[in-house]
Amino acid sequence: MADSVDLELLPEDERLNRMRHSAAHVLAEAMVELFPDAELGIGPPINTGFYYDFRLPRPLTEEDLGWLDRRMRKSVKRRHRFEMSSLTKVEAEEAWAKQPFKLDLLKDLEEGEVTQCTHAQFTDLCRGGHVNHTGEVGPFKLTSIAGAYWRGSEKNPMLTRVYGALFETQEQLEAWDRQQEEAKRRDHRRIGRDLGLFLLVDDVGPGHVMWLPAGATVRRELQRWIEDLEIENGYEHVHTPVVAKRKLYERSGHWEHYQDTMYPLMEREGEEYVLRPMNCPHHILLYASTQRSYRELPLRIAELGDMHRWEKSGQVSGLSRVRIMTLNDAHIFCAGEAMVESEVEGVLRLIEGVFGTLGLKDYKYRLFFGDTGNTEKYVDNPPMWEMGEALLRRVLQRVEVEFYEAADEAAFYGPKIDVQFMTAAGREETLVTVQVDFHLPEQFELEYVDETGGRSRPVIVHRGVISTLERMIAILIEQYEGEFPLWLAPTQAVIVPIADRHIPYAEEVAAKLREGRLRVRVDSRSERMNLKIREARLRKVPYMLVVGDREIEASAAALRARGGDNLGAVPVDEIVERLSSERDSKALAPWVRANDGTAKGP
RNA sequence: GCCCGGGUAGCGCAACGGUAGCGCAACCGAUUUGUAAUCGGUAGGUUAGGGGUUCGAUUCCCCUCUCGGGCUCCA
Repeated sequence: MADSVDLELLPEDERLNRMRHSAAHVLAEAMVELFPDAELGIGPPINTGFYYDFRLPRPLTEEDLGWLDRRMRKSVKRRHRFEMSSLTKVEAEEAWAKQPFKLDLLKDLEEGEVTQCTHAQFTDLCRGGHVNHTGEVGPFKLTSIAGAYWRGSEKNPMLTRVYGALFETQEQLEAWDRQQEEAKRRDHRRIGRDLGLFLLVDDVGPGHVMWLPAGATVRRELQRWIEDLEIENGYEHVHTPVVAKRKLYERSGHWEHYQDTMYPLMEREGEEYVLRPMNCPHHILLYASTQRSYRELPLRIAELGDMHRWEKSGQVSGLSRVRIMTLNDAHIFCAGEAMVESEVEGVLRLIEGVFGTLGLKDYKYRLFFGDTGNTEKYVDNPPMWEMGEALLRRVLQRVEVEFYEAADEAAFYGPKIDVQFMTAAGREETLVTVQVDFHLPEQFELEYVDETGGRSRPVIVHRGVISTLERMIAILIEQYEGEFPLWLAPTQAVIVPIADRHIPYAEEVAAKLREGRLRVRVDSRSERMNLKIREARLRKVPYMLVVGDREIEASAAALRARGGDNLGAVPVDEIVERLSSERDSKALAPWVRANDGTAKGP
């Protein structure tokens, strides 16, 4: 008998991990009963439960999942003890001779002893971390079947992964279930269709977004706002073509590292052109078009530039992963390390301000550096990497944002800071990146005349603030659940005449609101007021203005806010004033929790 | 790109070897209404596309496209 562990005495995450990992063992036990020849991968705990990877003789079906679930519950009832045992590596290799993935794992283990765990009739190679017996695994639910590469590499075979959710209590499991449903309701693809924001049409192609008037309005408002902010922050806007010759990207190095992600070449009159996958080379050519002095630096060149990336078919999705996108891009040409540092700091502060205004909260910073040994993936220039990395870390600390670090994830030309965002579906997405680039200035032999009259090489800071309009809008839709703050709302007010005879007055009111640059619509259909209000609510229109005899009498409109508050009759002039000021303040709807106060809107 | 599962009217769904229905939306008509659904009528489909099996395919098989969940990758 193994020693018993008092689960109650363990820290919560340790206890949960043991429960989840143990459940994975129980799943494997069931699977081996269903498929005696199943080859076992690994079965770790994850933050909502567990999974186990198998190679199976046939695809798994939903019915199999039901069977596995029942079989697991049977095992749970029997309260089989988890017993650890150890054996030498040589013995293990013999024992697991028919399990290629386990052998693969063994290969990486130290010589000497390895451990395995047995419960019921099932034994798994395992380093441990279980509950005492199968009765303690906790409330779980098998959730999905997926494919996953062995050890996460697409060079390896693909295994069948079974996911399960597992929490300490049944209530937590149910709460998680409800959360999943909630996430589906918030999904930007669903809301985008319901609100008529954008369209993805087969004949236009996957990842090619068609913006309907409502969505185009959100885009335009974001665009105007960010461009104004950039002007305030000393950026200059340019506009460059979406096409360049192949040789431009050969020179930049993108061709070598990036060509699989580009749209195919276009050939005309003996020249090869491509749709640009990024804007940097264009901006660099603008920099290089004239002799630059240190007095001009930092030179901040910005453009909401359209880019084209042939994302692999399986990863195109809604607005969050598209093939043609508009990036809020800028390149800051800097003289010397100190300037790079202060510019990066300025960018981070701009990002914090913008995210604060938008009410974004589920994000964190991540510092990525390269692997200087991997010259295939990264530019070979160790001192550059070290300097950039240290610099970015200093800035993150100075701006006092939380961040974590990850190796081997940088851009090929330099280290970067990413802002990672959690989507409604619980997936992590990169929203923004800030990159320090010593490489492209070399490739393009960029120069400026320094204080001494000599020639120096600038450093480029690549940065985004609101990401691509596509991805940002996907996140905003989910964040607001389609209830955009007034300044972004496609239709800001609907005017509801009670009867047909009130339509002319409704039009007058609409005209006054439009004079105040408000986006309004008169619902002049021959329908009941109740229906019109219902539909305006479903379209998430922030304000409804009901007009009838009484309002005409008072030169007013009965104001109703999206939240449901009936604000009574308000003079039309006052309505214009009220809505305009709400719009100009970019106030968040009260139900969108603001950032924790550290990030004030710019 | 890879694994699995889908694709039936604008949306949500049904039928499953005998050439398709329902609800909502749309359109038309009546109604003129005081804060979340007025009533009636009409129209709408090469069942994603192509091929095969069959007397007959939306249904079974194959290919392509496409969507979803994952994996990998990324803004």
